[in-house]
Parts: sequence; C-alpha cells; structure tokens
Amino acid sequence: MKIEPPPAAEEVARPRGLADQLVRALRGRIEGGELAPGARLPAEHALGERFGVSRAVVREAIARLKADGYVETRQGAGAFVAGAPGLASFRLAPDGPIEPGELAQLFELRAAVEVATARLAAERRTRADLEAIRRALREVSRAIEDGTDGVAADGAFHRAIAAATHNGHLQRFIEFLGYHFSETRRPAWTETGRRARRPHAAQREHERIFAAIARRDPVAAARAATGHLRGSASRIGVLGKRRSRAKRRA
Amino acid sequence: MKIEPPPAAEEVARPRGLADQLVRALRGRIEGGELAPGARLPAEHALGERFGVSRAVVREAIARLKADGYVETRQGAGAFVAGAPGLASFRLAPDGPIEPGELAQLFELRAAVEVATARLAAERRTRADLEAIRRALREVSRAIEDGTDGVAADGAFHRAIAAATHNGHLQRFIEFLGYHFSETRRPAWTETGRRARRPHAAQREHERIFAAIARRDPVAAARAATGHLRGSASRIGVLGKRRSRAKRRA
DNA sequence: GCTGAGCAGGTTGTCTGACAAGCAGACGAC
DNA sequence: GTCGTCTGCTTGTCAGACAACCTGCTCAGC
Repeated sequence: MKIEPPPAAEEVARPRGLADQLVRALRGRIEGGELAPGARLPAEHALGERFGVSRAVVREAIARLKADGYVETRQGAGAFVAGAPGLASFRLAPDGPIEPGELAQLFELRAAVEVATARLAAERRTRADLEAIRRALREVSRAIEDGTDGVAADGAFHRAIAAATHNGHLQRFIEFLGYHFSETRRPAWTETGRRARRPHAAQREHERIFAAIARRDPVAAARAATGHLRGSASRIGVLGKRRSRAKRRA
Repeated sequence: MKIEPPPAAEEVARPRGLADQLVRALRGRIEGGELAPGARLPAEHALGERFGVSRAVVREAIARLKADGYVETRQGAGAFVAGAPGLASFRLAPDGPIEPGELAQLFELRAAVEVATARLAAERRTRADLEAIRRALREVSRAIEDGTDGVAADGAFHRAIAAATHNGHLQRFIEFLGYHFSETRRPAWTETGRRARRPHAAQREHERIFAAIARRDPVAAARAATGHLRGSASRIGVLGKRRSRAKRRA
C-alpha cells in the first residue's frame, strides 16, 4: 500500500465490501497457520454459507487470493492453499498504510538497493545514460529555482540512475520502491521544507552521486548514495542511528 | 512466478481459463499505454460482449487486476486504471517462468539485498541470533554428510541471517527472493552437483559469512556475502562477469 | 442568465439458479 | 486383487435480476 501521511481517522475499520472482508478473513487464516499449505479450503457454497454471502462473493475473494498467490484452484477438485502462500509477489504493508515506525526499516531496504544500483550505474553507464541522468538532475534544479513541485523530478533522477544499470529487474524494483516513497519526499518541497533548504541539501547529494557515476567510480557512487539515503532519512525525521550501542545484548 | 528448470514444452500458449486470458489482455492494454492511468474501462457487460464471455468472467478478471493494483473500481462510477498500475506489488516475471538470460540480472538484485543484510546482521546480531545461524549452518553440513537434500537447509541459513537484522521488511524480501531462487539451488544437490563438490564450496562460503557475523565485522560480512553470491552464480552457470570492458562506449 | 434540486440512465455490487467440465472415491465385474 | 465404470461433489461459466450508487441532464425558480 501507498504511504499516506494523513492517518484518516475514521477508516480504521473499513468494511469496504463483502469480498474484501472475506479476503482478509481467509488470508488471516492462512498466514496464521490455521490453513496450512496444501490444505483444501471448504467448498465455495460452504464458505458462502458460513460467512453469510453468496457464491459470487466467495468467488471474487478467491480470485484475489489466487492473484496474490495464496491459493490455487483445480476444477473439480477444490481450492488449495498454495505451497508458499504470499510469496508470489512482494508488497510493502500488505494491508493498510505503513506505520511511521516501519519507515526506518524501509529505508534500510531502499538503501540496500539504491546503493548497489549507484555502484552498477557507475560501472556500466553509457554516454547516453549519463546524459539522461544529467537532464534529470537539471529538472530537479529547475524545480528548486522555480519553486515548483520537485517530487516527480526527484523520482525521475533515481529512475535514470536505475536505467544506467541496464538491469530491468533492478529498474522495476527501484520504481516500485520509489512509488511507495513518493509521499515521504513531499515534505521537502512544502513551504517549510523549502525554507529549511531541504531541496538544496538533497540536490548537493544528488550532484555527488552524479559526479561519481560520471567518472565511473563505483566506490564513490556507492558512498554518495549511502550519504543521500541517510540524508533523506534524517530530513524526514527517521533518525538514521548508526550503530547505537544501546540495548544490544540479548 | 517461480523459476522452473523444465521449460515444459507444450504449455507455451496455455489458455488456462477465460478469466486468465482476459486478465492478460487487459493488463497488456494497460502496460502498453493503450489504457492510460485514470482512464475508465468499458463497462463489465460491454467487456463481456466484446470478448464473448459472461459478466462473471469479467468480474473475476477485474478482481485479479484489482488485487494486483492495476485497476480500481468505484460502485456506480466504473472501473478505472490505477494511478500507478502494477506498482502496488513487486513480482519477478509477471507471467510465465523466468528466462535463463534474466538470471544474471536477478542475481544482481539478490546480491544487493543479501550483502546489505549480511552487513546489518553483523552489526546487530544478538547472541540468540548467532546461535540460530549456527544451527542452520550445521543443518546444511548434516545434509552434505548424509547426502540428503540441502535446499531447505540452505534457505533456512539465509533466513536466519535475515532474522538477525531485526528488520521485518528485509526478512520478508529475502524470503521472497529465496523462494524464487529455490529451484536454482537444486542443481548443486543433485548427483552431479555433489560429485563436483558444489555443496562443499557453498558451505565454505557460508562459514566465511558466519565467521564475520560472529565477530561483528560488517565489512567482512559484506565481502563474504558478495563472494557467496558470485560463487552461487558461477556454480549454476551464470557467468558473473566483473567489469568486462567490451562494448562499453555508447 | 445562473443556480440548485431532482430525475434518469448507467455502472458496480450482490444474489439466485442453472448447467458444463472435471476430479476422486466407491462399487462392482472379472 | 485389479480394473472399469459410475456417482457425487467441486470449480468454471452462463443468464437474469435487483440494490446501491454515481454522473450528467433537465428544468423550475430566482
């Protein structure tokens, strides 16, 4: 799910549809181990009877669970819990918005991938790749000068670096992460964020990454990317504790 | 989708169900840009008529596209292409098995995450974490000695390291990747793989990672993880070219 | 001319009933 | 004991209907 700043107080428990509720119920039963991999689900009409809904609703719920890789169906035999439920696709926060406490962990995942991406981009970038990155960098600068929204330009810069790795999977994953982080980038471009010159700080970090990629220096690129991720995290208030020694022993 | 070694020659074009076909058709139209984000899909009965299927099939197809984040529906208004189609979840190879040519790229993604995971594990592991990793390592050794299948034990070793980061998202992603790579681990444990002493080579690399984590040495852990990933790739025939200078200029 | 209420048509959500396709265990013939 | 067949059950698909809801249009009122 997308990271949403407003917690939206009233929709804590949102019974948005019968199929939705049934999906949650069944998924919970699978993840809780109540329905082990390989186990057969009750028949559709039985599920409908137990939950008080029609077979159409049951079928829709099972269709979604199938799409997420939680169950598999065999005509005539029944519906079965998949061998590796939920591992067909990867989601950040399977349901509901991401909690602020999780952001630090997400930043670590993002850092792992972005740093490696910067390193590979420095090794493999072509002249055209570099030009594309330079253009994206200029777009961010323009947004800073014009006072317009730079969230899109920022995302394009990171995508351009990913493209320079010539690795489609890496690109897709960077895009996936970037999308979920897009809302966290927004505070930097608000009035208060500008006054604190946060976009300028980010842009300095961007330029450092760009310079390292330009001179094909993987180590410097990785270091610059690490610095940028750390800077981003601290700018939005996710304290990037580095090796705090507290509460370490088990 | 899971990586499957046998190409399964006959199921190249598998019309496994009407809803399946409709899902592919619509998703292709969305990814091809034919249906732009925000655009409204034809009504369900219209889609049914155009593709020659009933509304039930259309609803099942749309339910799956909803689950994957490609479309959103609003009762009374219609179904709309999502703002960021396909970015709600991340999949390796959205349909069909992974092609051998992609494996090198996937190894790069996996390396990025596993190396960072090893580094964090070395920084944060508790005594209990280390003990769990040691146990997993012993399981792999036992599989080597007994001549039994070590794929599961191998996976458990990597999961134990991920657990030592105390980062739930990292753990889930490692598990996700590990699942999709589980089939690539299998050749090492076959008769020919054993004769080539591939499990022994992998286990030496495992021990190096373990030692670095044990002495809380993040740099060595990262280096050992890099070596292991490179070793795995080369053992299954994915040549881990390091900076081949050929065809570099644009 | 402009505004706002109300209506009408269309769309998704849900229900019901039915039949086809396919699977699995039981049963009986040999 | 083994092998076919048969029967019941389950999923896949179809058809029709109504409820809940949204959107644009009409038209009275100002």
